[in-house]
Amino acid sequence: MTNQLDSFFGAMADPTRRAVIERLASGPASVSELHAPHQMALPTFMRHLKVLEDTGIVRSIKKGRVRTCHIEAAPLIEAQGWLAWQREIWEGRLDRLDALAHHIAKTENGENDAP
Amino acid sequence: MTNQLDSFFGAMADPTRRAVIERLASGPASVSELHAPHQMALPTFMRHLKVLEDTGIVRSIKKGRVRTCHIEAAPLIEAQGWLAWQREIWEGRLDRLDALAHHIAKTENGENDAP
DNA sequence: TATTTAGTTAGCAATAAGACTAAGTATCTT
DNA sequence: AAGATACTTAGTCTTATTGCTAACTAAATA
Repeated sequence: MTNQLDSFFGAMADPTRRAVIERLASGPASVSELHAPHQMALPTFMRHLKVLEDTGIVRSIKKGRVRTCHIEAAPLIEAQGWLAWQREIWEGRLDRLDALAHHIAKTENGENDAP
Repeated sequence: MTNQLDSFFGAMADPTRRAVIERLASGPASVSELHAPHQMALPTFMRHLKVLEDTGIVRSIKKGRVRTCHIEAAPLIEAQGWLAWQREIWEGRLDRLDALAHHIAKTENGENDAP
């Protein structure tokens, strides 16, 4: 994947990884604690964690044999910003979309999905 | 992919698809118009478009031989909401994270990446 | 010191994702 | 009617993702 947003959205596309984020949002946790609610094998789970770390969404610190993970704010904020930006742009155009819809309704014959 | 957010984030993880959203944010466009700035073959591009449509991010109407696409707001709003929600939760905990950071700094010996 | 605990590494199998070419269909345009 | 235009469909290939098991290391604990 190329940039920050690619890897961020890619990371968030998996339910296991989103669940980890949801858990970490309410405070740091060890790998075992994060793994507990998930049925998959630990190594599989670790790989999800690695995806989150590589993307910079999660940071971790190992003390003794325990690795503690926590959220890093920046990537989520960036993604939220991108979405907000898109929304601003298209909401400024909603009037035009509306006009298009009316135009189509009047000219008839429009299809809504693949024929 | 399981739910709405899975498919939304999955869809947004690709730069071509994000570019399409960025283009459509400023107004509807035909398949050819959307395809023009991208180097890939049309069928490949169409598949990206299909991903966006399947996810409900884009809607299209075919009139004659031209298919016109436009953005559907709901999925972006939902994703933005999820991100905002996570952020609210963890921002309410930033004091704790800060405390953790200080604690770690004091107890030393913490590592920051895979050993 | 022996065992358990917590995480790590390595390697494999199945599926999904992304890109291509080639060929087809339905509309315009001339 | 013939040709160009705007998609569509079908089929193949390569790489990435997601899951597994087995075996390993380092740090507690009994």
